[in-house]
Amino acid sequence: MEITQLIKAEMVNAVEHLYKHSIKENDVLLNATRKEFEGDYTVVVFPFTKIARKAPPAVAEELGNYLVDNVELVEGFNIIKGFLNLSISGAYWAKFLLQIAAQEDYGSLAANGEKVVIEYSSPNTNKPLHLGHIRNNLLGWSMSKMLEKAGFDVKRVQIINDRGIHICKSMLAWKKFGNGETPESSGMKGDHLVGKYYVLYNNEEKKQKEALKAAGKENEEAAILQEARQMLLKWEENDPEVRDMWNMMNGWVFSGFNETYERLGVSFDKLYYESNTYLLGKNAIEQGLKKEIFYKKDDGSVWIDLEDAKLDQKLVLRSDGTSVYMTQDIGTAQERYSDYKMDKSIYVVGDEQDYHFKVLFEILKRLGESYAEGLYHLSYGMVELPEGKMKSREGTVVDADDLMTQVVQIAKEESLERGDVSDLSEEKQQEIWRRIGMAALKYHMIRVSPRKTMIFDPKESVDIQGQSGPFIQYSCVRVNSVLKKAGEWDADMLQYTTPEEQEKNLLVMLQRYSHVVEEGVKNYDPSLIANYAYELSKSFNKFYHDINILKSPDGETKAFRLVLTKVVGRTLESALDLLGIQVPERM
RNA sequence: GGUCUCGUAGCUCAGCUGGAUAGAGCAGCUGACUUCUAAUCAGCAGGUCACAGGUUCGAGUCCUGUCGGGAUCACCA
Repeated sequence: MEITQLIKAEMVNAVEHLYKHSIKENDVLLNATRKEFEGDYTVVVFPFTKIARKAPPAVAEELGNYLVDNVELVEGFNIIKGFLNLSISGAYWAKFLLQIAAQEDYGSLAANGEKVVIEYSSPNTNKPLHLGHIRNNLLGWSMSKMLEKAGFDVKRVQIINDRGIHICKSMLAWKKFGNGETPESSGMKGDHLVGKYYVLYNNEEKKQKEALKAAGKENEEAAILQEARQMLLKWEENDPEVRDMWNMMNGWVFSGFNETYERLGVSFDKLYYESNTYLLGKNAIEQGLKKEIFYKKDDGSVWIDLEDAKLDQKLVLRSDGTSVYMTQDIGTAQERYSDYKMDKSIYVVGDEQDYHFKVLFEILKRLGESYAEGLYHLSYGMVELPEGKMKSREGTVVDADDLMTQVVQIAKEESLERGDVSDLSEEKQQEIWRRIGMAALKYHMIRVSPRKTMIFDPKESVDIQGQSGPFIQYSCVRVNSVLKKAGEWDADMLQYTTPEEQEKNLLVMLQRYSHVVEEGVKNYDPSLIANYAYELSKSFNKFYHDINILKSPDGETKAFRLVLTKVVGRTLESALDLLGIQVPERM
């Protein structure tokens, strides 16, 4: 049993024995003891003073005595006000370390038989991925890795918004101004090329609007916008010419996206295309009408009244019988369930759609969908720049590809300055720089709680000092370096029963790992892993600095420290893997 | 206007179901490389946890209100 669980269970016994009162394990608040006090774990005794009807120090004294007398691993205690600080025996720590060292996959939970589908990224096909998508992708990826670690069967999907007026705008501009330009002829990545025409379109529309305004016709629609609408109609009518162009340009975009995803290190099990799913959902509306969950207005439009759930009246089908966004999402949810029969379904989507998902989930619940209870919107805040919001009109949108190139470039420059890896082949160096740069970027983004709007300062994102991805990578590299130098050892680490503060700190931290994974999953929050990894890394760096592992006084001590080092390294790598970060060979 | 959400050090962020003197990093200042990699470590300085009430033995954390930022409330997606 784990140490914290064990102490909690014994606390239940202690309270039962001393005060004839039954409590639950969860009533026991157990923390790691703060640095400035002696001890390893601290029990907060205030909650038991009422039961015992005694002052806090007296209760702590009685509980402390009971634990020392009855629990082998509790070696001693001290009391400060209402806090009972317990000291754990050195022999137990050694046993604990040996035990987790034997678990290659320490922190993983057994398969729980539950299936979860996680949707993330979900881009439009009219422009390349930007900073906001990076946050989305990293959160989605990390969440999916955490779920796997926690024993879920995970399927990663994205829905690609490949149809609609925005695509037609890019297509139209390309047709008008492109002169047959292709990714090959221009040397541009496909998504960027299509994005270029989206910008051209917008410029043209703006120009036409201004001309109309100057002519006193500001209420008139720009001619190019009318053309785009016509193109959408043709698309819907399966016009061969429009469809061919659409297929071709989408193909460019997809291959561009794939390249970006690969660099980011994310992948998907299945892609849904809006062009296939946009007509879904109408059956559900029929069903809902029959069940009187929806109602029809005189003009033929269909609505749902959600006012009793503190939401509004929402349209689910237009008066002309066509779908709206909500209709589609109802349909895709059903399709997804028929594809996967999942227990949980997570949508990683920005917080501007909070309301939409509340409504969607409420509707699915009312439709009586069996999976409705397992739906979750992993909502995250917008990414802003130090100067404020990104605005495509002002050209301040940070492009995903550019950003990745930039962080790797900076990692390279820093590395060259240090010269630590200059003896390696060019190829190996490139890989090291890539890992370091990407670690800086990823860590910088994931460390912030998803819900919060975050300020992204490009200068800080390539920071490799202090709380950063490279900081943690560096610890791992040190671990590997020490282990390599140590070679084989056969001394009995269990003989080492007088761990130093720095060592106990690490053991307490290691003990927490599986709980952190659980909490991360429960709260849908990868930032918990990021912060944990940093703390563990920091504790290790201090240990490494203060204690020379290879020059330990005797074989047993050295064995203990090497095992500790190994387990810390393994745990750090595991945590980094949950964040999508790889450890470089050297740095 | 209704609803949701955020407000913690100069800046960027932590703070687990309420628990000890609110913590990190960056920026600033000061020390530590002949040592298992200094992309590191140690120290100094930096706070009315937006504000006001309330619940509690105890509130940054829970409740109410106020102020400030953001989002959203389309027969757009």
